[in-house]
Amino acid sequence: MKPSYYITTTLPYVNAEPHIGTALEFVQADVLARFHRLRGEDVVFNTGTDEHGLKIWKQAVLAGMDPKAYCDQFASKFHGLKETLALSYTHFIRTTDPHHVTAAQEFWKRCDANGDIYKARYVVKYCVGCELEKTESELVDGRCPIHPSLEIERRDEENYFFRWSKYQRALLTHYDAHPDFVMPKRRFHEIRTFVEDGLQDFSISRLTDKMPWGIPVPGDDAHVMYVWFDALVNYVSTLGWPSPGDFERFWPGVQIAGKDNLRQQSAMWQAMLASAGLPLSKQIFIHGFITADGQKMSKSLGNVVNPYDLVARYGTDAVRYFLLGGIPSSEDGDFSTAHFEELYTSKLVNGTGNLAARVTAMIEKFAGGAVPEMADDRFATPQFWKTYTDALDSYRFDETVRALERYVASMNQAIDVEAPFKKAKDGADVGPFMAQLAEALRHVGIALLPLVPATAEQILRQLSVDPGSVRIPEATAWGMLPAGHRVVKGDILFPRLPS
RNA sequence: CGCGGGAUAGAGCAGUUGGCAGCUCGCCAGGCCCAUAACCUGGAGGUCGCCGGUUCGAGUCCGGCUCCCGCAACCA
Repeated sequence: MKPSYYITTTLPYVNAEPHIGTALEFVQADVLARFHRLRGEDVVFNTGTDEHGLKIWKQAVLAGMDPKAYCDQFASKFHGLKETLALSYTHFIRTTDPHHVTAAQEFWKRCDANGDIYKARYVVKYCVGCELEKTESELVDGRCPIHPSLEIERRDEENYFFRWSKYQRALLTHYDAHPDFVMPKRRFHEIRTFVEDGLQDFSISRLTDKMPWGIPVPGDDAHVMYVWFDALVNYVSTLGWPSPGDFERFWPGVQIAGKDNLRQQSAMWQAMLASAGLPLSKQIFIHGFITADGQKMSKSLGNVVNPYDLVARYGTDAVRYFLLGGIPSSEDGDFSTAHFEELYTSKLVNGTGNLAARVTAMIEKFAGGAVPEMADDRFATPQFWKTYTDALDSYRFDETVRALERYVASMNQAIDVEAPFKKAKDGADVGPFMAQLAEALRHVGIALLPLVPATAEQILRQLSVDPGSVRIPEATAWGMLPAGHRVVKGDILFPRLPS
């Protein structure tokens, strides 16, 4: 049986337009999914939408819509990213899916059976003007910023709580036994310190008569689950849990999440798994945020970067390339049109795109459009693959891209040193060098497959290589391109931007 | 003493275990003419936020300080 690999994104809350940060997480996950498929693994790649909770319910009521119907319009918006960003996810779960609902209830029952759920009084701060609960962080000087003339009321209600505190020791033990549990390292230290400082049980239900849009708590119709509890369960419900099958085959899996999700994913969810008697996640990768022109993206500033707009303007692969190579993979990064266009022109138009045209054109001109007899590797190709693979295995997508850029640069350099266009005029044999270039371009094409799949396939087809037949590591050996393979100069890969 | 991040060439950034300060863009000067006016070579440009310490040697380690930015758990 093939090895299995499971990667999942967090589920974006459906009540928002997809923005470039969502796209970053999706693309990073997609690269891993594609890379592991190339390695011959059976891959489950999960994403979806988180659809319960107060905000959705409130907005649906305002729009005079049924909450589910309201979610439907948004869910399709996120689903549309699949084509726009060339995502290869295999599972798209919505937390309103019937199976997820029953799975979340089963999960609750297991935690309850383990003695980890109890009822307690829960004090909320409530703004009568908004008719909404408010958190401390939403208040300004203890007052609702929207209704500053009204006093915030304190309201008591009975809620269910999850015994998070009970798992402090278990979490720390697990962290210590798995020093790569959370990547990068500094996030791991951050969560470890947080757990070490002590955990407070958290509320996991809401009163149905105040907010009915949630999964009913098993055996108590007066409550629905707090959206966090329900949403986290998606990582296993999507695999069919509690049925064994795919769950046993693919869980535990790799999770990818933003820095705002560090606690929920690597401490809350892990304690929940332990409580339900399930294995903890395999690894969690935390990425940063993308700012726009140096500022945090927000609706009020009007600087939200929409991935659909970017793709419409620059193309899918250009956007993917920027997300992977244009910003630090695990730190905050900045988006600006100038930065994006600089990268596009210097690396895609002048770099990879031009190189592919250069090499294929030369082989047509100087080698009759066919690969000559193969010659030795002059590009340190094995070292390139090692850097490339190590970088991907440690979620350094930016380093992966840089390795590729260096490889491309070394090819341009070699062309200049070798000057085959001169030698050909002098009647010298440039065949061996043409073979080296064709072969090196094949490696570029393969390495691009997980990153910018459409471009990669175009390059490989120009070399008459079937992209579907590529397997790693077999295909990374030097000299796999057979002599006589037809080479055709194709269309321009990346058109120059209008100046 | 709430948690975390940042401060490196004009701009944007890399610098893994301490060992001659790098990359991209831009600028200047050459080369080449196969390629998407692309490519290659060389050059100018930095007291690596400030102060002190460890060391033969610190952007990198330790202590202190200044400034900027996120987050602060029941914001989904």
